[in-house]
Amino acid sequence: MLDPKLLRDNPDKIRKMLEARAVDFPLDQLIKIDKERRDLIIKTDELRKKRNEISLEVARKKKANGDATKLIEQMQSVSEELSKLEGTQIKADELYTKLSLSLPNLIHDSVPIGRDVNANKEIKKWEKPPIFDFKIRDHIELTQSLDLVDLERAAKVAGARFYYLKNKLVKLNQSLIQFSLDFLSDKNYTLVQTPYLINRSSMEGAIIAQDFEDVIYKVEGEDLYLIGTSEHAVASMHSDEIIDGKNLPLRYAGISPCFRKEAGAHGRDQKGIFRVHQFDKVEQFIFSRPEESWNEHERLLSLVEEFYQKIELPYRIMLLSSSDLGKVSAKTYDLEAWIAGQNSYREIVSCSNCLDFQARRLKIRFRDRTDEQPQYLHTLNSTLVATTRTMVAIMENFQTKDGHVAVPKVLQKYVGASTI
RNA sequence: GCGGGGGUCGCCUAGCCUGGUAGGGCGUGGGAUUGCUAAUCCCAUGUCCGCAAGGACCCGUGGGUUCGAAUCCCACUCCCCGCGCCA
Repeated sequence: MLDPKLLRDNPDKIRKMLEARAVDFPLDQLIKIDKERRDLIIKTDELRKKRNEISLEVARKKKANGDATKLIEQMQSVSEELSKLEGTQIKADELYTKLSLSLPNLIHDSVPIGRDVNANKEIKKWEKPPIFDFKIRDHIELTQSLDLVDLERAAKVAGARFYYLKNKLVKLNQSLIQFSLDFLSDKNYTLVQTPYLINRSSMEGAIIAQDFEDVIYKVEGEDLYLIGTSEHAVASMHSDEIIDGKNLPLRYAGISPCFRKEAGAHGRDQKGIFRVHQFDKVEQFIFSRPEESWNEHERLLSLVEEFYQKIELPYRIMLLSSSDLGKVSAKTYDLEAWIAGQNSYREIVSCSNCLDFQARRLKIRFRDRTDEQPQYLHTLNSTLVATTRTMVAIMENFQTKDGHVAVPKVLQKYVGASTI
């Protein structure tokens, strides 16, 4: 949600953002309904004022044992008129809320403007892709020959894009989680394992409603949705709260499985475990002072880089362009790891500054003194590790001539082995 | 799941029975007084509309009754206590 003042004072800024994102949005309708809504507030407020005044007089008359019949008649007609106006006001409010909740976030000046992913900008590269002196296998072949994943039975039991992890891959999965948690504890993050199902209003605080159908699983007959990432659950953790400024920034390491429908991804990454309906993830989530959020954003990225350097995966950092940017984010870096079997870099981390967009939806504010006006804080999120994709990268880049996989040094103590 | 108790403007609390301007304390900020500190006193401290003056709203949420609801009625929700069921 954007600051409603922008609608009145600087709608062109919003118009430019919509254009850059190539999003079709009825901005003029929103501006009109905002005006109507405020006019109705003024009118109903006046009627309420009148009602309050008469009500006071009734009370006074009654106390003095006087006759208040005429006043009460007056009240009746005022109340009647008011309830009519309130009806139209509620309708205007509903439309206003619906529209303003589907308006995407502003875009930071440093974000490249572009029509598609080709406008994304490479910021840096770390390490060269490995060179192999043998014919390499992709992770699908590796997981089959080493008996690490069972896709057929998962399809039978749950459907396409599900999987059974087996043997040492289970341990590698756990090792990534364990290593991430240790890594972030050392940086003084608060570890938090979240609910995996959350209600609609919490979900709406973190994502835009029209995206629900595409990405979110709903529990039938309940107001519950499976989280697509712990970001959703951590963001709403502090909803409707005023946070003491001296506690900021709040840095959380969220851990949870993630559930995603992946609708509209038919044909892409069809095989293997690169794109799946369920995976484990350790997520960084920051509640920050507005003036600190851009520093926090860079800090998130630097921790991500440190992490992937430790597990020795070659990667590059991309700055997403306006059309590829998520609707709630003002600026996003992706870390793309080298995937040897595909001979390309693929996204495994996404690192975003959402400014006050989520905070407004979730009513998360802060202040330094209790006599001070609370103000919205900024929220940021970044993957630390999404286990399935990182395991794909490890398997394909660390494979050996004899068809096995070397375990990255920092993970060996967790896996309890140096090869798989 | 059943029975009982509860949710009040950052925190604590009064008001609810008997409907008629939501009061007090703490904390925080500012001011007054005082040689300093302490104590005391005064003001401010929820949201929205409005350039402002001002006004409206706010007692877990949503309905209802009423001229008028924190207060009465209904539903839902969350917390606490007891019972039941249970990995």
